[in-house]
Amino acid sequence: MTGQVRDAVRTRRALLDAAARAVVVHGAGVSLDAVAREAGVSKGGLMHHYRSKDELMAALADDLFDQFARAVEDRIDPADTAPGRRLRAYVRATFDDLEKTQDAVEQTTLMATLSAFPEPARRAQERYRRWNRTLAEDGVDPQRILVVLRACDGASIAPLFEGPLGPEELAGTRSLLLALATGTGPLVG
Amino acid sequence: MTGQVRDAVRTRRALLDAAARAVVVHGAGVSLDAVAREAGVSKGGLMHHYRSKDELMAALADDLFDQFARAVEDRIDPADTAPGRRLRAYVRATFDDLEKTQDAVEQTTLMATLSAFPEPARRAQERYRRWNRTLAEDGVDPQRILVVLRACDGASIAPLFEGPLGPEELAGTRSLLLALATGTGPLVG
DNA sequence: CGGAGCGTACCGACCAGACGGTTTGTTAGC
DNA sequence: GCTAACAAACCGTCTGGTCGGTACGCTCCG
Repeated sequence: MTGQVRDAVRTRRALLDAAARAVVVHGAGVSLDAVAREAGVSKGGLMHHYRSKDELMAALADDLFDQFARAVEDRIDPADTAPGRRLRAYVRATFDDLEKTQDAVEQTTLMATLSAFPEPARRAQERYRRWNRTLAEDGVDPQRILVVLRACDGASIAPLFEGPLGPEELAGTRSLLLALATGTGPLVG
Repeated sequence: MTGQVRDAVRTRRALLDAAARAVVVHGAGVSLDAVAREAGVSKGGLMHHYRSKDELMAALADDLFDQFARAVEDRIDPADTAPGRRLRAYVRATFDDLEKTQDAVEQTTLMATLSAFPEPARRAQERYRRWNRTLAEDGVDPQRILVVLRACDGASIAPLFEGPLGPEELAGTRSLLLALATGTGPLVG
């Protein structure tokens, strides 16, 4: 049944979505009350599903990472068998996110804020290391990977400091990074 | 006199340093008490110099930006007259900071945390826009500037998510970015 | 079929402590 | 002696977390 009054899965989903919105608005100082209210749940209900604020934030972080990982997998071109196909998918996923102008700033704010909590920060490290390993097994020159990854990260946080990026700037950087992610040899001067 | 008991300049310096340390340890939730204690000053003393938490954080952010700006200026090679000399100085300043391993993670944590406060966030935007303008007047292809800047930003926040970066990785990325910052033409595939 | 029993989902009042900021008081230096 | 630099006690508010209780929905037995 979909119309159930009690539905743990649905409630948890609502709580995560509400938490995301509330964190963007109120910053790291969000109150659990605010999150619960935003989700249309009592604070007791929230505490039933997430036993502490840290646990809620950790769950939120995991959710975001999962979404991004799925986005990358979705963007692997099946016709593309050349080395670096996963790295290129990573670039596409990054910039597709950035092009949803509204979301971009919020997403970034969200991640930056989350990194202020201990458990989310730890999980972020774990995920990043995993990406490093995964992408390294893709046949591209390590230097290229590094630059492309750093530039992706930089582009991701840029909205936080500079506001939304212009579409032409995004498109330019995107194609440039895709090009960098395509060659196999080292790139020098 | 240097041995004065009352010295506003010295006290403010101590407060900013203490705030930096305290923010790194306690995150965005630092209490003013903690900062004051760390600085060896009473809370009243703190409030005398900075009338609110936001004001303290803004001052801290300004301090960091000023330091970085000075670091860039210091690293402009006087013998280097080719286009992009300031961009290369920017790269050097970024990676010199990153190589002080201890500081790197803390510095990044600090910036990320600060960006959670309204006033510091606004000032960060202002500074970044200024850098964009300044570096654009340096004769390098805009695309190159963008990639190099993004990669610098990315490298700066990487420690936050991945822990300290290895020296060989840093050296590699650094020289690669310096190379990218040297050519004047557009770089394609 | 039905209703008793039970576990999970959820509610809402409550508390202890902490925090930002104010106020009032004290002392150093010009 | 007057002002700026501090100190210290204080206050109202808010927050994370707890707890006792309620309502829903399933299951299993008769």
